[in-house]
Amino acid sequence: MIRVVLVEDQAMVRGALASLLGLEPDIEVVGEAASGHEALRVALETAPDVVLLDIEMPGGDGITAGARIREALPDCHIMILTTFGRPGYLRRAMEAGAVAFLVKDSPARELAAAIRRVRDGERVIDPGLAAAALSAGPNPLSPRERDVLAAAVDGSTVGDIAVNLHLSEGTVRNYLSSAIQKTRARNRIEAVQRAQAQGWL
Amino acid sequence: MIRVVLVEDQAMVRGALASLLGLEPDIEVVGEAASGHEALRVALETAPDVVLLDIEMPGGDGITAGARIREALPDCHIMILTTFGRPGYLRRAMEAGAVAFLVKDSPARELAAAIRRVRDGERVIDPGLAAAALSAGPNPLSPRERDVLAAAVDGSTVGDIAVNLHLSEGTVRNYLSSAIQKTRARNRIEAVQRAQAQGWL
DNA sequence: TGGCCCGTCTGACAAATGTCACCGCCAAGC
DNA sequence: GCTTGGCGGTGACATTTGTCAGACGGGCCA
Repeated sequence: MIRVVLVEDQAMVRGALASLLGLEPDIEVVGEAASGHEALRVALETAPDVVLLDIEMPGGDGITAGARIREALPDCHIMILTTFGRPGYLRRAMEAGAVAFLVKDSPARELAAAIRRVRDGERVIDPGLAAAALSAGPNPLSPRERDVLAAAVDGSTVGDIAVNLHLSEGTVRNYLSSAIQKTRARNRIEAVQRAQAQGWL
Repeated sequence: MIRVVLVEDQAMVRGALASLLGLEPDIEVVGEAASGHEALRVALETAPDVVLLDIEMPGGDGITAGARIREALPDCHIMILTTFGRPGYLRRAMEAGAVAFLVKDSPARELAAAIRRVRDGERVIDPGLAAAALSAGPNPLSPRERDVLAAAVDGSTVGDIAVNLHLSEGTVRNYLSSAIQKTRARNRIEAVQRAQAQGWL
């Protein structure tokens, strides 16, 4: 039996995935969690073979949760199952020690197959996504540019961002300007969207 | 047997929901679709008792698809199952003739229960969401304001929007300004976010 | 019929944003 | 040692964005 912990914030999707895996004779869902923090606790309690993690979740994202779990349980395999196949997500997931990266667009039967391949020591990554991640290159934003751009996602003005980050307004404008150029955007809105699409924030 | 058609763009979620409903002895999934257009075709082919529709999908959103299905098959019950419980979505879904509105945050076992209640002629709506939809009031944006704001979501400049909608730049700015005020936002970015959160676009 | 509200549309003006050139500081790398 | 690059900052400038006052027309209703 492959013992699996399921981490996904949407309860109905989590339950549905559990029933999907319940159909497999050699797979057993031994725990469920709805956030990154909860995931670590449940993983420590159950010591599963595999943890299947969503990325976007309130209360700790799946990638950092995966890294923590791997630290505590080195034999546990980390798999990512996410809506968005963003190159930056894939890169960060790999750096965090994940061995599989699946998107929810793929057919349902691939989930069990991927779990078995991971159990056998293989890595499972969508080839097209891997190519995109490699061709896109690493995150070109400097840490500070990333901070400023991340502070701009909710529509804050330059003044707000300057106060929050303890910077001068001119500096904020400079960082935004260079972030706009690095993302090849026309303005900060497009810059935010492109950076998010690449998984750079 | 309650005959159900499942409409959801993410194949893995769709398959998982199918297996979840497959556990129920009195429910049968007789068709699946990945887009609004496909949904209509499958519904006409199978003439189900219930169609379960996601909203955000590439290729025709679930609400308008639901309206079309209801036109063609008046006895078919339209249920909405969506990630985002946005007041505007609920309102539009009700106007389109839906009899249930579920969010994916709710527990998995509620899905089958809701389907049975719909079969029995009941309506199923999250009480908190219904209150939010009523208290939020109707969409305050005029059709043209909505158009312009929708054209601004991708970071287009005023000039681009003006060309696309055959307006003068001043007019576009004016619509954006009034949309900003109606959404109580500080700038167009916030206006877009608030309008989306309310389901006004 | 006249007045009134609402939505649509426009140009003018002020404020915010984006760009550029440039300064000093510090840490890492050759 | 020197260079390079990220970081924080300044000031000036052009462009874009947001606001305002106002024009026009269609319903609505007294």
